[in-house]
Amino acid sequence: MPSEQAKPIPAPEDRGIHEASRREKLAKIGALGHDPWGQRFDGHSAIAALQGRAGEVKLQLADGRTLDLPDPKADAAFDFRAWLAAQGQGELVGPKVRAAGRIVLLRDAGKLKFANIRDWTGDIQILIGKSQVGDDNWALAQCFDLGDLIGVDGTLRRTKTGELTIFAESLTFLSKSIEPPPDKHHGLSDTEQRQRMRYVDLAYNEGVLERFLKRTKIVQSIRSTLGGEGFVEIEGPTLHSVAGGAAARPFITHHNTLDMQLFMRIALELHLKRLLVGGMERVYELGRVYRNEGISPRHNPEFTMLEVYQAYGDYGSMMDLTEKIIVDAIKATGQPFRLPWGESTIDFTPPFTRATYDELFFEHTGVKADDTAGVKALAETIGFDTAGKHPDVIKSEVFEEKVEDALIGPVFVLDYPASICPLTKRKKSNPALAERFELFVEGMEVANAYTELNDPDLQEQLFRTQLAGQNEEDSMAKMDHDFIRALRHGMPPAGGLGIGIDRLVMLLTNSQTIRDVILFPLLREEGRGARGAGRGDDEA
RNA sequence: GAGGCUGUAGCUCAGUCGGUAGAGCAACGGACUUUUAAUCCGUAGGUCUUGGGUUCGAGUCCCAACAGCCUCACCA
Repeated sequence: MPSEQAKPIPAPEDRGIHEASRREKLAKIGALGHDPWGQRFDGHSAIAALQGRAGEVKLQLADGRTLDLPDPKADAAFDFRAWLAAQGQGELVGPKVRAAGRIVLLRDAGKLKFANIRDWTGDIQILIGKSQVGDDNWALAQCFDLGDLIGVDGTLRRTKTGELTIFAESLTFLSKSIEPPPDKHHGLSDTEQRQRMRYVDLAYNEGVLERFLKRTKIVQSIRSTLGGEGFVEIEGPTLHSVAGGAAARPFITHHNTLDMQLFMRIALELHLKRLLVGGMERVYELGRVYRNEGISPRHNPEFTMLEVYQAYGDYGSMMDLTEKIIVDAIKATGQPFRLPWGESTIDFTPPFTRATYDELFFEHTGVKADDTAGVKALAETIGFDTAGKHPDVIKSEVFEEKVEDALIGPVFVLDYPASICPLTKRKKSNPALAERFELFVEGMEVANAYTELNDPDLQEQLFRTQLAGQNEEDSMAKMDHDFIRALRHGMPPAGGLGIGIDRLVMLLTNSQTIRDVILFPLLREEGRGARGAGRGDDEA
């Protein structure tokens, strides 16, 4: 099947004036005896660390005294130049430093060149003076373009305007960028390009790298919280012979040697529960699941899921754990509990609100949840078809329509109608209710937890009922007989929890679309347009 | 899968009523040893996503395709 991974790179003669000029400089760097693709470069400091050393920059006066500098950034009106002049004869001194990074701004000022370089901790200005760095370094600096990676050795000082600057003494070329960077102020704005060329988005768009590093911190924090609570992380199979544990359509794949149809996993649940049977009393997996469903600002076909199971616990244990996971994650990112969300704010200050399904139903609809006729009437007012539906199903549809969007939260919704949660244990005190909670924030379901069903006969029966209700297309979700066999060996009563990691990261990074927290979200193939080769051949 | 919006220089964007393509940044040449979205002078850069159609004439109007975004559905 013909397919293109990306727009083909044009022939060298067609690549335009920008690349041509960069290639000329590339050649010149080589001619000057430097490696345009660089070598190992040790001993450089993170740029943020250099900014932290600003206090080491001093004014050395002619009379031998050394003065600390005021912070020129503390007051916008402060005139560093005038302050320097007022101190009399002297020169600025500072530590020897080495830094490496990408050139993001470049300015010529006669026999001086200013560049701002960026690493993954921050930006810093460097000053290259012809007479200060010598002819060889100066010739090399003439080959710099925006986007190039360079190393600098020099002293950390301030310019006359007070800007913390590395005064270069020698330069090391680390790598050429053949492509021109996007607009130096606006970066890339086209959503499609930002996602396809995430490397450009990360390198040049403000806050993007920071956001993804924050995601990493959140995930690390979750592992650390769970480890601290005595949970062990495992790695279950991602290729399943039966796609179970959730109601979703799987991706289908195939093993050649075994000649066997396989499904990409849609959930982590069934294997984690097998491990409960095996004696792993506190166990979790944090990993990718795949669902062959539509794409939206809150859905990507592959996403990251956390599932946690605790032997001898119940949904209450999971609720406390959920809150701790989130609170710890916010702390780990160094943020306050009140987080910005678009134009508004989400307050994650613990404890989170806990309310029952029925209470919230009444609060947001004005109809008592046990008023079956009233709920049905309300559903019909909304325009739902209620004919032949179980009262709890009608109630659930109304809840999703009227209540969920109003749950700004964070709020734990407890005790769902049992008939819409067949795989959950019922409350001892009220069998009409299931021991289940979901955590909602900004109308978005972030976590879902149950007191898990461990009766193998009941589980099998419910599987069969569930499968009987599915149409032909979904019937590929077959009974997982081995899972039933596992339960027959005795699974401890347990609490189980699932958290959508991408959605949690969205909330903690003020990202309104899931694609902003997934490095490489799924996109259609590039270059399949009308001019694309092969279009039409593979349509049939 | 359905509907709506969008696609113009490497990037960010203008483009009026249908009349022959514009700016800023980036690039190239020049000036400048403390600039900072540097500034100043000059030069070059276009298959207006693609393919049809209407028209004397289409970036602009119509149809289709492709891609992205939004809403809805499936789903978490």
